[in-house]
Amino acid sequence: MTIRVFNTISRKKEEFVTVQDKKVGIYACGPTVYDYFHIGNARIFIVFDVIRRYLRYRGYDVTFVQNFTDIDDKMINRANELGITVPQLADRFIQAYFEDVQALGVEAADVHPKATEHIPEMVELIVKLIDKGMAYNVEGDVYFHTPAFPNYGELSHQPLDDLVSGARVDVNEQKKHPLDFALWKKQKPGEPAWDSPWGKGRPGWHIECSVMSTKYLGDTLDIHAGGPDLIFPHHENEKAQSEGATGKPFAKYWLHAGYLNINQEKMSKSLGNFMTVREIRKHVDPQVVRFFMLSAHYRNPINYSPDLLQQAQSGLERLNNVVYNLRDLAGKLPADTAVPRQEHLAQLDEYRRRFVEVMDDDFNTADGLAVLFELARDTNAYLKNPAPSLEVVEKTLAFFEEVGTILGFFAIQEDKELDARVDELIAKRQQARQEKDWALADAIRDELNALGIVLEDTPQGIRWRKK
RNA sequence: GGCGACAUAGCCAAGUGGUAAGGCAGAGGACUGCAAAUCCUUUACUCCCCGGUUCAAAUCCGGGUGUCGCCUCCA
Repeated sequence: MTIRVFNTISRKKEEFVTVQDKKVGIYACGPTVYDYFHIGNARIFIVFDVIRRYLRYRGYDVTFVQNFTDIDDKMINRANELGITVPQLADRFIQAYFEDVQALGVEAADVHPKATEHIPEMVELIVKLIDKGMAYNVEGDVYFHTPAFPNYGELSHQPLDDLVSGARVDVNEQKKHPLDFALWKKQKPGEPAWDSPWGKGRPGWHIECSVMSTKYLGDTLDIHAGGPDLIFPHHENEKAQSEGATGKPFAKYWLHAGYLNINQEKMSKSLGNFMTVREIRKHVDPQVVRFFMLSAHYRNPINYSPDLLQQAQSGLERLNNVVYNLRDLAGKLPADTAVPRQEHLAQLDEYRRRFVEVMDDDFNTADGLAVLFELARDTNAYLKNPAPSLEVVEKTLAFFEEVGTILGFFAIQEDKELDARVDELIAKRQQARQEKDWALADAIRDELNALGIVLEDTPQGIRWRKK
């Protein structure tokens, strides 16, 4: 079985073949750390986190690199607004990034390079491009000359001329071509700057990714990922720079997710219609946000609304419930004797096969979740059996946990203090119930409910879970 | 102007040639001291519209309508 991925550059699903056998290098464009990220950004982080985890699950040795852009106009402006330095600003929002992303269940990258820590390599690359006649220096500003790269426009499927005719007015008269873009920007008064052969200045946006990706992953990346609005100009420019310098393909597969919309409109910082994860997670379980993102195919646009999040929450609870139930039973059931169970175990293998099959097809998490819902229904029905098999319970649970490592769900959260308190109250309620003191029993149940604890009576005894 | 995506039940959403997955919400039933959870049944004679190809199309082709996006910083 092979994995198929949709490649932006060919606009087709292609068979996934890595540069080196069983190894995958992924570079994902990360955030500019001048603010909290919004849920549109979160979609990207979550989607590529799952893709990374899935490839690992399928036996690949995955190296995942995601940068932090910690120097650019936005960084400088925001630092000035807040009256702090650019590095201070970066530190603050890098920390916030890790907090928010962890809540969403997104793993840290293997490498999180920062632009400011790779300036010498960027200078080196720019020198190389100038030597090759693909870039030029105009009084301290260095530009990439787009016509010097024949395949320019290949990724965004726009010939250079079309890009020019559709382009909005560019007033920069230093450029030889309207689409030439900055590799190095001359220092303006008061701005952070680094030394270079062209004088003090700072790197342009695109060059950092060309440098940091190839430094950690080699000249040809297996996967270059990012948001759809990066296709042009960011990724087009990265590609031109990198291929212009190395003469080798920059990335085998370009993966871009769909937009996250709000009121049917793209959510973006510049439109001001965004909601930060920082804010949302005050009111909504971030796991729900994650589930919401995975409930549609990653390349389709999805619309955000509180109502949709509510729907997602109900769905996730259903899956969480079955996992809770399995864990509960796994600790209570006696060892199997002669319980027939082969049929159920075979069924489990079939569910696994289907899950892998749909995920292999361009990471169809929506279909993957559908498989889990079907298994959940089957499992719940099976658990009605007065004497379920421990082996079936354990193996089903193991399967949910197995896919949980891919999707980022079903992790165990322990809280011993809470456990003890809840157990105590449950014991009291059981006492009341035996005495048929329904009023007291219900009062205790309400008390637990206020603590966010839901009680469930089962044939195997009382079970509880967090809401 | 150029390029592209999408349009499937009340809502969300898979499905790219073989006769409509899954979830949420709703209704009815079972279970329960009452609940909760769960299970069963039920909700698209049909996939935006009009043509065409085909034995067969939600799926392919042509045309139309609508929504959104990229061509500028943005994930």
